[in-house]
Amino acid sequence: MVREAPPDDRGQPGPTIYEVARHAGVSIATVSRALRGTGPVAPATRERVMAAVRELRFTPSRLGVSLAEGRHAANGIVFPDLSGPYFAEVLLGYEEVASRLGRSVIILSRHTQTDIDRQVRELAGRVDGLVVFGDTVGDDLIGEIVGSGVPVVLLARTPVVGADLVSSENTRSARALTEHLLGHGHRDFVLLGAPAGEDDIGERWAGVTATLAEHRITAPEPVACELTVDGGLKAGRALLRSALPDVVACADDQLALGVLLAAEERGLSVPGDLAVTGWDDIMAARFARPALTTVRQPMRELGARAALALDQLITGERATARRQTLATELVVRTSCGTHPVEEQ
Amino acid sequence: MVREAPPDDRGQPGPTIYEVARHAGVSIATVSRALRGTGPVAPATRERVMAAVRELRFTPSRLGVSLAEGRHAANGIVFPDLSGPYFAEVLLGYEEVASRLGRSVIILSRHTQTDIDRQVRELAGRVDGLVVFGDTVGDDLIGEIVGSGVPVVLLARTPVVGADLVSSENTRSARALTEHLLGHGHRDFVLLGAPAGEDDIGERWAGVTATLAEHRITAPEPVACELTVDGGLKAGRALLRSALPDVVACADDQLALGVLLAAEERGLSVPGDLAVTGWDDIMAARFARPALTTVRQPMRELGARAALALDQLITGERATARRQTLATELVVRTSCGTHPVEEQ
DNA sequence: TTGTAGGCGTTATCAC
DNA sequence: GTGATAACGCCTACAA
Repeated sequence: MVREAPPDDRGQPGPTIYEVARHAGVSIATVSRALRGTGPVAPATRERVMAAVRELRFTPSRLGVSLAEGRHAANGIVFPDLSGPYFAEVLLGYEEVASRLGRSVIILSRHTQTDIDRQVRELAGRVDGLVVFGDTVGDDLIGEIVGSGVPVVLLARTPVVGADLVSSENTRSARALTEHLLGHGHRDFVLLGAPAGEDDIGERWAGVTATLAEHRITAPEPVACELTVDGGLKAGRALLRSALPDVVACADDQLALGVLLAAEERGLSVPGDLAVTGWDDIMAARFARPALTTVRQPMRELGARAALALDQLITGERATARRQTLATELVVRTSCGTHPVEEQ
Repeated sequence: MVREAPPDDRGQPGPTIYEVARHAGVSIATVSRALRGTGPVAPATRERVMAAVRELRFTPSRLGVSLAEGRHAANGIVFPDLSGPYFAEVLLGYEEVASRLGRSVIILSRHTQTDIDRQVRELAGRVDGLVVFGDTVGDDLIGEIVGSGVPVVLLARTPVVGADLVSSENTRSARALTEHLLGHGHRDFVLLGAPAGEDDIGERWAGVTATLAEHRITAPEPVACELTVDGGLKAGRALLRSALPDVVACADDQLALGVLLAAEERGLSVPGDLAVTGWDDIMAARFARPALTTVRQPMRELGARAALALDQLITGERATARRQTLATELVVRTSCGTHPVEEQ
């Protein structure tokens, strides 16, 4: 796995601070001071240094700087595989804030079940802090990383002591969604997409189940399936083969889109023959026909908050872990049922 | 911008190799050998070392390793701001391969026009190689980076000497798309989304223009607009206010989606009143109604190829820059016009 | 105002 | 088989 550098490669491509110093006829200490603005440097000297820097196109090696400063100026983020629009948006929100705070972002997507722990440990060793997104890393490893002194922010995941948590509200939105569906007269629910681990999908189903219970309806067990369009399509085919439910509530929009496809295949009308709902409000949800009723998550904001929280932990601005929950919003479109006003 | 580490932070959170050595009663050299499997270590010694490593939860500092090895084991990728599904997919394809090759991925999104050069230089100093995506970094800076010995792979961009190039085929697909639209009887084209710089959108319009010319039709100047759904919506509103064109060919799917929205606002039927086409084949293109006719780019494959090419350059497996073009595919759906078979 | 020297955490080359 | 020790590139007291 370790690749060799080409024979003539010295590792540091550009010039080093020593060459700049020699070029400017000063010591490396002076070069460093001139460049960072720390300590006094005579104007004339500074100018000579800057000239040498320009001429040599010198950029300090991040390795040297980090080693000396004792910080990486980089954060990591690990997120699930098969990452669709939802993860991408969160990632972008995260990167924007992190880079504004002067921190590079190292990403790690979980592809293999087996290797992820090693990769995450590796990653933890090259960053000042880590964001763990969803159900990617086990509690014990997270505890270990926190214990080793690397701040961790959890994103859309069950809490772990010592780590910050940023998530979006699930239960209340699930209740709102359920009430809305009940208002359409739907009684027979299918819950598609079982929580793989302990992530926040469980909270959604709990909210749905509780609300149904209040209406004396027993919610079914969630049906497990892969959280992709294809997963939804396959599950939808299986589901729609037998007696139709009133509504297929999906764990996310991609699933719902897949179910829409399955319904179309069978010549079923949505919402005429059955209702379908998603979660997240990804771009395709808005453009699908019927447009998906879903719950909007503040995706970029989730990422931004995580970056902010991590920064506080790293700088020591805040010492104790905190949990924050972002509001979500029920977005009623057409896939959930025909609305009274449009009924005749 | 530089944040201070908390007072008690030594930079390296975990234990160092010295503590492991002391713990195991050996020298650091032995610890290193035992850990990396380089050089001989007596079985008993190795076991003592491993025990100490486990007990102390030692992970070698990436900084130390990199400094000694003369490599970062990390690659960078810089991509445009406002990055939608297209960029996200490419990024994911890139990360997957890079991480399989044992390289971390550092991302940098271009938010500000002004600061990007400094950020890219910074980034170039902490990676073994760099991918530059689209129209984010100027030719001169790319040349400078290449000149400084950091391999660069360009993605969907005009070539630069010394840098690899991975892009997807534009001209031929543009011709195919145009021929198809002409086949529908469309003659009056609008080209929406002007190339911001010299990226590959220009190639697409060139293909369209050339094909139209062959049919003795003069193509209009491309209309500039922001490459987002919102940009398409606004441009679409302005466009559809006056006389309707036969077709609005858009530089990407997000734009086309926006135009669809604008048409809907004005009560216009697509493809009845006008045709609309996109480019990329993002998820929403498939689900939109009418479903978007577009050109599919192998997004994940683009990223994967870039990662592979960069690896070859870094390892020295290949010394000279190379250009590769990936095939695209015209995806005919319903937004381009009513098809003969469905006509009656 | 400037320079010297020690340290950051590894790896790898030598002797032993 | 094992242990000193010199890199690697930079920062920063401390001296001068």
